[in-house]
Amino acid sequence: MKKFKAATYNTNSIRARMPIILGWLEKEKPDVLCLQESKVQDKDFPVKEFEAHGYQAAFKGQKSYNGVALITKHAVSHVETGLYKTADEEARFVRADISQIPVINVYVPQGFAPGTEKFVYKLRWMEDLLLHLKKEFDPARPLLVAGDFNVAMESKDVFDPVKLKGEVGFHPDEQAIMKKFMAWGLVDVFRKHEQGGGHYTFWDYRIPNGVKRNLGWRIDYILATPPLAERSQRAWIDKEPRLAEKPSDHTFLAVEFEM
DNA sequence: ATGGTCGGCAACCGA
Repeated sequence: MKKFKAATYNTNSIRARMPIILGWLEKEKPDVLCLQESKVQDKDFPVKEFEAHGYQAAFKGQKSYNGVALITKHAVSHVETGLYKTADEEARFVRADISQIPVINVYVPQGFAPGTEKFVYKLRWMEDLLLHLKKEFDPARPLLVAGDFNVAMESKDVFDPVKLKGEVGFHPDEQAIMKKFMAWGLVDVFRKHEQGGGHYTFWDYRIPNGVKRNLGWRIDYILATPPLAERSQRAWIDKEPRLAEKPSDHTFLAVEFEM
């Protein structure tokens, strides 16, 4: 039996978070790490730093905003960047095969607020991702879809479900699409291992002492099709990187499979 | 006590 460890982390600037990221790679030695909000153009991506730690990268970035990367110690094949394959699309999607497993890393649009164009764009992007999965993949075969979905699915995934109900990130229209992902054949692997609430991956910087008070959201996911999900041994949120000097507003979510 | 977040990147935008 071989282990396969996968993780996801919204960096909120990969350059600002390199010490945290490299430290976590050394600590956990994951097979693949999915990063979002790298906020760096491809020409400035820190390829060499990752290589010095034994990792390669498949990535798609842009200036200032968005940006996704797959970091892995294995060979990569079938790399694809972009959901729409247009030159001007936002850098929110990267896929590669790693150890024979197709891995998709997404940064779903944040959506700003219900009733706005940005919210419509978020819903459309999610629907288009679902269409892509249905067209390109089979839920009867291994597939990993990880990243920042910017949606909390259930009441136990946010600190105040009554107050937040209907707000961006905790809106029925967003949750309905998440349910469609699950209905197609994706399993929320963290939820498979932990049924309790209060386990968050994101804390808004603007809430004073949000981390200390645990006023967070669980909006980052590692989703897997059943043949892969049934092999997961454990899933955990690692809050230790939050103790660093300049933490991201998200933290690491990790899963270990026995292959 | 009369403020209160980050990062990018150069004035605000996005989260």
